Amino acid sequence: MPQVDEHLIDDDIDTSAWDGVPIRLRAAGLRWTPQRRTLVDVLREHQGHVTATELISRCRERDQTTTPSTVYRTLDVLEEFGLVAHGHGHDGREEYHVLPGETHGHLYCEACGRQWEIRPETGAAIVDALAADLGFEVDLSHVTISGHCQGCHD
Amino acid sequence: MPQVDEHLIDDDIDTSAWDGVPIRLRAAGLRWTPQRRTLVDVLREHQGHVTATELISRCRERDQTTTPSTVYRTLDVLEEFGLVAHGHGHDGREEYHVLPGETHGHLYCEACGRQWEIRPETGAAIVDALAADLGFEVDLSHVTISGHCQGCHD
DNA sequence: TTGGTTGCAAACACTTTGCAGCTGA
DNA sequence: TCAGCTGCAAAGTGTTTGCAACCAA
Repeated sequence: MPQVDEHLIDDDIDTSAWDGVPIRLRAAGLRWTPQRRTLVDVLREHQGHVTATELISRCRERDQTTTPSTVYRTLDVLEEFGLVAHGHGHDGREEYHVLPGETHGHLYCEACGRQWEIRPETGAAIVDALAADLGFEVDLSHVTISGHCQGCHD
Repeated sequence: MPQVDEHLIDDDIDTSAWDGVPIRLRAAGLRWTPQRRTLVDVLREHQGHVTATELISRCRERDQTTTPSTVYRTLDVLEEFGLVAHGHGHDGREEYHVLPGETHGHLYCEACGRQWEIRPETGAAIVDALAADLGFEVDLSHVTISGHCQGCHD
């Protein structure tokens, strides 16, 4: 298991949030099953955003018996615990934001397909601008803005 | 037909763009059919954004015989003419932007479901902020930000 | 006439649901 | 033991496609 004290630029995410999941589930009268463990293992390495479909196939890589319905149902449970949040990505599929505690938005590059996080300050600027506009209260974690990244529009 | 010289705050859209459609289609060797007329009639009154599903049912109101496949196919054609542009809305369905010439983004209220246009100045602020952030070039017409409108978060 | 179009039906991809049987606590 | 979970299969969305018949130009 890697040390957490590495100097990671944009990675102050509390990965250990997942460690408490078994306990939290049981405390709520729910169960910790192999299938849920598989999904959580996959989620651990997917900070940011993933489509349900991708999660399903990643789970399948680890455990052939993984079933879509189980994944969807488990994601619902994890969402109630605030560990993931779902929205819709640029391609219109269910997309899950992992550990949405840090509410940042995403930028999607239509050319290279990569995604980028909107920095907190920039996100705040957007939130403020829209609040001033129509008194709109933005849910930043649901924001995915598409366009072209620096490398692709030069 | 309403006069165009009314003082409409955010409505300098050239609705007459639709008038040339039959001619443009024919000039391209395509046909002007009753079904296409129905769809264009529906689109005329839908500046902004609509889901494909909504367009289909609106068309059905006017002409019982409208078929989904025809609507989708016609939308493809209209997209090639730059009269609509498709993306994906907050709920993940195909969403069409009508007359995308005026590139503004949208705000979607998760509480009441209404949509609002982001004012040009505000949109420009967002574009600038993201350009400054990562050199990202935003395609504003594809932006739909969700949250709560003033009336719903008070 | 004839090639673009249409409607139908079937195929698709993704997500949800019902239910009998299994299993973690 | 026994609720919660799982897998399967079937149903449900919304979108796409193949094809024979149709019709605008």
